[in-house]
Amino acid sequence: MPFTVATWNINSVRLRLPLVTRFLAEFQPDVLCLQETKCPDELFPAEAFRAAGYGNIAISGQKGYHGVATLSRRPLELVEKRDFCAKGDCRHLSVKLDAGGRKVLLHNFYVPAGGDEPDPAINPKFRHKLDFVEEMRGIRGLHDGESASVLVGDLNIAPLEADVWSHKQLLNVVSHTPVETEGLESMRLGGEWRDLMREHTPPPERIYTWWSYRAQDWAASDRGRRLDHVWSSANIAPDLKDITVLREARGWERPSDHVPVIASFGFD
DNA sequence: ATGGTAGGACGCCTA
Repeated sequence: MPFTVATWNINSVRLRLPLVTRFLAEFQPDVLCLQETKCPDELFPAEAFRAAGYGNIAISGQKGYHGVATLSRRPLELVEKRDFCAKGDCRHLSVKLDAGGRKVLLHNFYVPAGGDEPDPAINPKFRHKLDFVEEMRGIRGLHDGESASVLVGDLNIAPLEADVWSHKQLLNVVSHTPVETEGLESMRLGGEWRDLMREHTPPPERIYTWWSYRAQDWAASDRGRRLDHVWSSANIAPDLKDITVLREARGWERPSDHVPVIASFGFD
């Protein structure tokens, strides 16, 4: 029985509710992890998702900024909403669910973007981003015989050269600076996480999940970055059957600047 | 080399 997990930075769940319900109807993932919901919990459009078949919902939202939500067709159990850097930001939640006989601990992350100036000494937002990734080291790809871990979300870092349109031109641009890319890769390897998008599509093939709103023609210039990620513990990585980056969603009406990534697992 | 757009809330901060 297949198990599919999607992740999508939606940039306002209320404004883009029609896009989310369209996505759920067309692709029917078992679970969808949203980031940047920008919605307090009491205003979250849970009823619309329940009507679409996604009645199992965990949310961590706040007014105006950030916010994550995990929607599921299968029952889920909230494990934790962790307050990284003790700022009170809603940037993480984890749930446990049954994925066709396997137990999965699923983390949903929204890592700080980090501002424009890539110097932690003068830019507190960049300092916060580096501190956040450092604290993420506490989240490991735990697994045993019957349970596995999956980590998805907008990590706001494009770690590999093939994750950006121009490695050279972005080396000093926040999201692709060496201190960030090395920090994220070190955290991933230290936590024994596997980068499933890159196991499915190795470099040098380019993968982008985000294109700036500021481009005149995002598709023609195609100056994208891979900011959204799907990681897993080692014991479920061999069960990955497919990963799809839904590039077409960037061209939908009033789109998010990020597109969904859908991972499919099969347990034989 | 620079500035370009979008969302939330209605100033201007964040991305």
